[in-house]
Amino acid sequence: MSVPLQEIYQRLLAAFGPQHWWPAEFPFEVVVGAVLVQNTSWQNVERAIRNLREAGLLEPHALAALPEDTLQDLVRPAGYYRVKAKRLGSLLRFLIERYGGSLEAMFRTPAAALRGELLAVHGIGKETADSILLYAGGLPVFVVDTYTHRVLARHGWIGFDADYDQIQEYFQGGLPEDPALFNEFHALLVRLGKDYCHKAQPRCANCPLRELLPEGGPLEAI
DNA sequence: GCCCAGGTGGGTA
DNA sequence: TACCCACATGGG
Repeated sequence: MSVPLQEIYQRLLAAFGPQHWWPAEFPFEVVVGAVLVQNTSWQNVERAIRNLREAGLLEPHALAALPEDTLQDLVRPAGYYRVKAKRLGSLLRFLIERYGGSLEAMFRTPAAALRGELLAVHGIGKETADSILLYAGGLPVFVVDTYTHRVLARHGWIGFDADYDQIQEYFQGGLPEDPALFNEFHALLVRLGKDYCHKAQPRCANCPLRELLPEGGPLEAI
């Protein structure tokens, strides 16, 4: 079954309206949030971001100059705080050493090359790199997350074993190359996931995509 | 108490 | 490549 992308998008937008992502004031906050949100609820990330903002540390050089244990304490509410302090550190070192701490300079690098550079940073995987490219840089890169995978798989539009690159290709190959569209679409899929596509308990009865469900309801839960 | 959340990297076969 | 595991806080 081919993925009815336009249908999905229209239904989600009609059901939920614009999601106004990314929930951040400026690009550097997106970059920090992209690391902190790894396998973590956004609510916990907000506490960590608030700590950094109130300490006046939402700026690359200031954050990079912080002792690691201090950074750990500030990001603790986001969970995995030792891991994430280290990952923020490696990303900040990359940003400062390669681009003088300027995101503007960083985003002058062509998207494909920049993606490769980000993926080479320890702790930056595909979703984090793509979130930075799309939501901080405004580049036309589709972000794939667990909700995206789950929603598509439960409807039979992809196999449960589909990987990141395959799913990303479904979207990038089937939609106009429009950052605003990629932004909204991904945000809507996350909204759908939170409200209706929980891991253990699919609540498909009132899901905005219920008319697109395969015969017999959602497929095996993942 | 249990399960879950807007992942990633390391280890082993 | 394909699994398995550690990492951790806060909400339901």
